[in-house]
Amino acid sequence: MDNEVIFFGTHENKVDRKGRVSIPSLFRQALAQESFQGVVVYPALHGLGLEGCGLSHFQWIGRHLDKIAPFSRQRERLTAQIFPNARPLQWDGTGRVQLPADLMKSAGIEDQVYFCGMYRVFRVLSPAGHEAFLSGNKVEDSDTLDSLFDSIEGDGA
Amino acid sequence: MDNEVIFFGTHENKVDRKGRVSIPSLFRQALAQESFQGVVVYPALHGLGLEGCGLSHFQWIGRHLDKIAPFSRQRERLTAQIFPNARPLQWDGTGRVQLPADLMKSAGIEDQVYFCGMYRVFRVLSPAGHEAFLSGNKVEDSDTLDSLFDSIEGDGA
DNA sequence: TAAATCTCCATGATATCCCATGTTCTCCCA
DNA sequence: TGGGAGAACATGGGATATCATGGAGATTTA
Repeated sequence: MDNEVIFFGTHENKVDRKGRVSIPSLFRQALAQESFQGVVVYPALHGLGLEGCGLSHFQWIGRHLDKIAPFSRQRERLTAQIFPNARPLQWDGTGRVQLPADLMKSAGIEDQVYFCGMYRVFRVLSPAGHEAFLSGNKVEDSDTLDSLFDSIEGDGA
Repeated sequence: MDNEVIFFGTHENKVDRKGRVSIPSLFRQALAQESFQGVVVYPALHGLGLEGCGLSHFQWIGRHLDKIAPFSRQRERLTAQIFPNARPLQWDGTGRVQLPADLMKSAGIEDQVYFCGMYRVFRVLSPAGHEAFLSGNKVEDSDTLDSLFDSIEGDGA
């Protein structure tokens, strides 16, 4: 699979007074072969800023929900966590999207954002959120780091 | 499947004195390729406001009922919960539907509604209902959130 | 005939498109 | 290796289209 979507790097961009932001060119390239030329953005579940991904990855999340009984309370709660605050944002000819005001507010974003590539998704953070994100995920001692990496299974083959 | 119907976001709209509401443009776009240009609306099963979806998803709900024995009490009760109060509402040239008075009354809707995208369906709520919806689905600690997600099976691949 | 419904048009707010600019990066050739 | 031309990118602003909403008039229903 060589056309797999992966987000790399950290990119600092400006939000103009209309609420527009350029999606980093690298991210757009990663999403080039998606049918929907844009990103899906939603408040990050672990509480810092926004998270974004391509539509197909978002649909993959949805297919997990499809495994839950249609009218169950559990399904409703999970769905309510994500969808009412998620928005598909199509970029324009210059690669910009319009950030919805409510999402900007919930993430404390004003005129500057950091895009952090996070494999299949990316974070959209205010400068303060970016700081907190970095320190919150910092691993102090190398033993903890080792145990984190040990939790990943090998290929087995 | 890239043209799958998914409802995103929360949209606040007004109900005019004739009982007309604009279906949010995003929702209409999601339903663009459906043969019936409108929505099916019925009282939400978990008791808050109304729920709506495209006709094809409503038919999919019906197919779930088909799995239940034809003359069973269970089938009758479930069917009675949904169909007698469900209405297909076709939108007009400006994207508005007429909300039936009885449905409005049952949901406590007067002159303002919130449309909450909920993946394959959406909620239609009064301001008070929206508040209750938010607090009722709020997940306080991230451990609970994790356990909700953990209950979904992974891909296995 | 009265009430309800539908169709059509007008309007303000908002989002989208389009073009212009400066900066950075890349590439090519001396 | 260095420098210059050209492309790609992020960004700004004005023009244009879209959307939600209100109301008038026509059509239907009871």
